[in-house]
Amino acid sequence: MGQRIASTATALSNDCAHCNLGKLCMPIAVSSEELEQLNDVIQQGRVFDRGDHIFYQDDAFTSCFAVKSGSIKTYTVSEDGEEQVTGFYLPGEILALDSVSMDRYTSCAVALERSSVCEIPLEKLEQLASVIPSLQHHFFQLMSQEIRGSRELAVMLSRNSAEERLASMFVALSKRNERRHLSPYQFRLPMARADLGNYLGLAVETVSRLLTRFAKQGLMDVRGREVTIHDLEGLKAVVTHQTECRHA
Amino acid sequence: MGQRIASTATALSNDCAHCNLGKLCMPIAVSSEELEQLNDVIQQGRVFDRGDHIFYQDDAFTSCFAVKSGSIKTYTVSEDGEEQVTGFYLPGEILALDSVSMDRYTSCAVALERSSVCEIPLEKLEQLASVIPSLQHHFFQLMSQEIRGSRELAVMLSRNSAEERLASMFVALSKRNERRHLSPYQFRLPMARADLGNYLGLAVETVSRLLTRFAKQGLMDVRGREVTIHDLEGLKAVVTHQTECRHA
DNA sequence: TAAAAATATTGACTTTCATGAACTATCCTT
DNA sequence: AAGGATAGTTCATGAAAGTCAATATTTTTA
Repeated sequence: MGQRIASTATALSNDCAHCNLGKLCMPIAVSSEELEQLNDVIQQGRVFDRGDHIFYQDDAFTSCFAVKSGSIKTYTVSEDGEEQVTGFYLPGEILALDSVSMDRYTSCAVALERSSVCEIPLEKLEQLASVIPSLQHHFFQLMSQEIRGSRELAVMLSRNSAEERLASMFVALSKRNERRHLSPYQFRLPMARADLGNYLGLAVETVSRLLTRFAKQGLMDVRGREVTIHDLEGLKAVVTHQTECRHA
Repeated sequence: MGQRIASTATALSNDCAHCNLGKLCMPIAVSSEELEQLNDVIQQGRVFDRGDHIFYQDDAFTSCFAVKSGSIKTYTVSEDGEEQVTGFYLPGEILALDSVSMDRYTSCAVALERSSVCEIPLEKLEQLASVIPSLQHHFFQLMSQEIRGSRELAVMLSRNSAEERLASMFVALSKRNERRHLSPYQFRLPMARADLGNYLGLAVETVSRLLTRFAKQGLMDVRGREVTIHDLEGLKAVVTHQTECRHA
């Protein structure tokens, strides 16, 4: 495990126009000529096996990456060797936007399962973006969404109890699955409990305990990696309710 | 307190070229012609008194804002009326980058003291950015930095103890003052203890107790709003050390 | 400048969750 | 299919930080 070199594209659809993600990552209205230019810039669907790294922290930054299939985990390693999980990326989501202003990647990215990933060389993208205003606009939007997302995460982590954090994580995963037109009630958990805990600032034991509690409450079930959400509204209530209860 | 309309520009320097911030917010190498275009887009230095709002959550989004002088706090209000502080902005820093992909502002912004703020209408900026590649590049950089910043904040808030969070906040404030060529050891705290606590996910009482502890340890002093940092290296050590101690 | 209001500090008590240890289940490998 | 390795769960305990309550200080207003 841990190869950096991946097999070359086996992509059935090897351009953005025919991508099965249907513009989830590049939902821009561009002419076919512009789309051709975009395809010229974006390297389609390199495949990574579980444990393969897309990039390492401190590698020279050149490109962002769009996840086409599978799932990717990003993490940093501190001086003392501690791993800190910084994000999970599902199909249609874009990696390394936080490294755009750096000359090196600020985190490692590793495939959690066999995954396919499109490469977006930033220099070329910037060139193209100044010619196609809608592409520039789209990238501003993407980055702004990313800012909002991590800001919300920060608030969530600073304010919420372990229970609320975990519930919120599953609500988010459910939403992201729905966005991909998959079931928001049943899906495979791409990451280990330890990764979840690390990401949410919780001990693995706490994650376990809470999953058991959620099951007893009839909210959701995780058997191994198979997630079943029985009561999505109930889960959402866990996320927000606590705050109200404090004042009730 | 709480006027939205601010007095008109009293700016001594009413263009970016002569701004006393010296390209802290727009550090781009542009020709004088381009600079003229930029000045055409950016509304210089509207003044807001303490308590005045620059914008409110759910107002129609039109512009980002660069802080020229003073200090701004952003916060959200939840359904149950709870206030959540989401950021503090000092001169040279840019507000509302997280709202770029929305049609409404995602937070309120209020002046913590008499402050001057430049307005950057996003639509015009995007138009200009597609003509001036270095401006586009600069905005990508700015937004990427913002992503990295809030991601780091999220990790900090999820991993670190109360003590580490507060120390880290003061180290950050010190750095931001240094960036502005002010003393990193002595400055005025722009926000109340309650705001600090709210932002860091701590009770006000905890903030107080820790400030007392830091003073006893000879690390720093806060008398009212006047901050004196006696041992910056010591403060930095507080931020990182705990992690090592856990494993030592 | 004094009174009132808003902020900040300190202390006692309680809750939450991390820690460490022990145990169980699941996944790979041969 | 057996065995080891990895991953997940459960339990007892203690430290960290929140809450409530009282007091002190600073700032604002009249």
